[in-house]
Amino acid sequence: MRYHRTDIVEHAIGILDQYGLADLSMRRIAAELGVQPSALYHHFVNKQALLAAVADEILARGTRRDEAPDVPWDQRVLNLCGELRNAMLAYRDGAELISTVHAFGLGARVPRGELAETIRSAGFDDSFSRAAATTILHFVFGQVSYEQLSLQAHSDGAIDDSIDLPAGNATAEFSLGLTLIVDGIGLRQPSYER
Amino acid sequence: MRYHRTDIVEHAIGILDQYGLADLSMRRIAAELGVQPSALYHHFVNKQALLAAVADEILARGTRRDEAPDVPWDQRVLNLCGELRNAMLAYRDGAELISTVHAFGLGARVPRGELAETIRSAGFDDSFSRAAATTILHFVFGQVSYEQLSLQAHSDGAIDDSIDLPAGNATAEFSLGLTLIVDGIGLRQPSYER
DNA sequence: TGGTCGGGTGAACGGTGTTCAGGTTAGTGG
DNA sequence: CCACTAACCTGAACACCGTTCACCCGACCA
Repeated sequence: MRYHRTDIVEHAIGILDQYGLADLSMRRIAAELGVQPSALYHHFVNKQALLAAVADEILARGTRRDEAPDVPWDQRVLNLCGELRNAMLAYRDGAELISTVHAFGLGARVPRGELAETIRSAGFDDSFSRAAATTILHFVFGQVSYEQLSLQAHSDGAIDDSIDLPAGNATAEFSLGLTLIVDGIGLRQPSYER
Repeated sequence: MRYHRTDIVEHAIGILDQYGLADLSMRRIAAELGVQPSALYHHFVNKQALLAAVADEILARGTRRDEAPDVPWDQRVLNLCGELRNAMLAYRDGAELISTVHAFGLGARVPRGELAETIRSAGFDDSFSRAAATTILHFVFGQVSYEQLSLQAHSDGAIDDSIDLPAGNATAEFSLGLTLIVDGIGLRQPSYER
């Protein structure tokens, strides 16, 4: 059997979801495909490149492009981030994978541009909009990675669940934190009505 | 020569600062000390534990406990986070190290408690204060890790510096993002005067 | 003088990403 | 139908990694 990039990415996603990011090794992917590890390097220069492709595929599956932009800017930011969060939560270690890839400057499907553009459309200048989008993304990645980590630690029974875990509803806490930032942005808007 | 925990941590910090987190291996620390790798396991059960000790030492060197809390809550949050940022920036890959350790639930010196307490002191309830502190920390870790990464990529000459890097003043951008969150928190405060 | 204990040895186990020279197979043009 | 090219893959090796284990030594204390 001979494989293409897409086959490899698909298998990699399967391994990721079943065994986690730590077990997503080149050797394991190769073994799962019945192929030598070196074969993978004909499709990806790097493990990083492979991971980037996996991250992009996960985001592509979980987010829809061209979501109706005819809602208020703040609502649209909430929508974009909610979608991003859901996409990351859909696969084991998805958040850690996607934020790692993003930190390396690779994954192209993180909606940084859409966020910045949305904020800009509310009347903010370019540089502020980009900075605000960055702030939001850092929060989303951090929060969702942590959320997913606790989720898994909890399901592994590895953690004393009486302590440390916030009240429970992670979605609520995500949306609270995000709202704090969005409100802070809104405050900067001259024409913002409170 | 025989070593103690503190000697090992100190050498580890030296390696970290000179060669980066990726090259901070047990074998390398041992070699640098003229000792077998296995010797390190008499002082730390894990590499994780060693890293946690390193992270705590870096934070201990860069932050002062009992900073005057008699300033307005929002100013104090800014101070705490600024101190945290400086501590992380003081050593190569400091931000990545400290946020990794924190993600593993290990480093005890991250001022999570101080932040939550400060916010609580402004009249917010417990659960909100903890959530807000978490939001802030996720932002700080993400922002400073990114900042330090670009800084180093730039100094390695590895990156096309015409693109992607925001206007320049990372400190300003950090403080902008942080202010957005703090302002958002303030908005929730019934007696907040704008 | 004997015992314990903190610290260290040396070798091994089972992994990891990556490289390289060479082999095979699929598909296309003549 | 045949030849050729390009894509795909092999097998072995390189240089690392964290961790474990049985054993050893030297200082200190009773």
